[in-house]
Amino acid sequence: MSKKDTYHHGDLRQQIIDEALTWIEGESIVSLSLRGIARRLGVSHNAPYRHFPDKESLLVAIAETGFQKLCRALQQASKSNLEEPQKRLEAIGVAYIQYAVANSAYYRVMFSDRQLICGRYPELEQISQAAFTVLLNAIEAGQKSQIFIPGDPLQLARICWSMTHGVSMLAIDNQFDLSDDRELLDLARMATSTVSKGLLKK
Amino acid sequence: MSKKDTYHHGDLRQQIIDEALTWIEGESIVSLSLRGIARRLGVSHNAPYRHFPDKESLLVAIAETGFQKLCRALQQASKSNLEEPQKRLEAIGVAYIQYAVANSAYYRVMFSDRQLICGRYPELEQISQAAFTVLLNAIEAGQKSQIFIPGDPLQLARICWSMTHGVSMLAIDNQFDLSDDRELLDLARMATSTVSKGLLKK
DNA sequence: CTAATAAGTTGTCGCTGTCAACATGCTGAA
DNA sequence: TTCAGCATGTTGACAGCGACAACTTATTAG
Repeated sequence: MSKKDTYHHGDLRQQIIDEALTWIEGESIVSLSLRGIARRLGVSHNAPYRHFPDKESLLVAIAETGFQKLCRALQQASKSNLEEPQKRLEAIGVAYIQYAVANSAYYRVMFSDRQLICGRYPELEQISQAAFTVLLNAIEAGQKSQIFIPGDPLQLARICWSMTHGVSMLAIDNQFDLSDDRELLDLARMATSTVSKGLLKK
Repeated sequence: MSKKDTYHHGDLRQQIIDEALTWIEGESIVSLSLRGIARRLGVSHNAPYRHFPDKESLLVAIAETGFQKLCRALQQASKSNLEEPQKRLEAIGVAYIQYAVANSAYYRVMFSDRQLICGRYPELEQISQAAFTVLLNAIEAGQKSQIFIPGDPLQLARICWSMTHGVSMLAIDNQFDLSDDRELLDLARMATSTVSKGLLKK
């Protein structure tokens, strides 16, 4: 719809982001190029630089949005089963995996070159920390209810995060030969319940 | 197969691989370049093409070796506690994570662009499948001993793999703020035991 | 000894990210 | 209304990259 009918574009910034996500979904993140995006959008090869200082900044912007959306999804899931910590934790885990799979381009950007980005983008760290905190809170609630095993809740949350991240990444990379979404949902449920069961007292 | 003979340079092929791993460890996998490797090794920019048809082939060769080494590490761990399926499974999990962290450059290559490589390198798929089979066998043994819950062992193995992969990747990317290797070992042990506990019957 | 061949080099191409300089159109203050 | 300033888009350039072709050199087989 909004190709460039005028010299000034209007929402080129958002279109660049959308096109990047489409690219990553269809091709790959390594083949993503600013010039390619510009070409697809019918603008000059340097137009993106009016909206992002460099390629990395575009990816960081995408990652930030991705974490915001993930954070909201987890918070939503975290509201359910407030009185049943185990079910609550499982709901968060399933929501995490479902988000990752349904937004694979976002998720890929969020966790690509994570060790490089480290430290240089405080806002990105803050929002990703916020997402993690949803998980941490659910763990602490379960410990307070004497349902989960005692111990450093941070460590337990890392374990939950590892499971959901592992399932998500391997699923996105097609490492499980799953036929349909139903099978993936089964896996997500089983994975999260396995961890939550392992965290139960006794 | 392997031309280890000293024609001109010595064993340039192996040196390229070693330099690539050093590069990935020190810099990143995205910044890796064949020309950069050649420069570091003091050869012309096209010398690597006498040993690898393209950049991807170098990465595939590294990934293959990485999976072979991982496979051996897992098989070694799998030999322990043959009569105690739970401990055996935990030993495999810990060995997996320790391998990934101790060989982070290998591990990164093994799981970068995994969805792209898909199908085009049968040997790579075969060896990665072999590594997974070690895990699968341990699960099936535990089910046969009536210790693990019944159900599709493939699905249970995927869950174990997801956990170890998640811990490994997040650890490599410095997502846990761990002070020392001791703390990582704690996390690895706790993560694998959480899963194995979740797989126990009753 | 010599010819074939494996291994390394040089040159080139198109692509990329990024910088600098320039062009254009929107907007707010006069 | 006008017009200056600024945000936005364009053109041109440069170095680095992967990859191909053509050439050179060293090693080994016969």
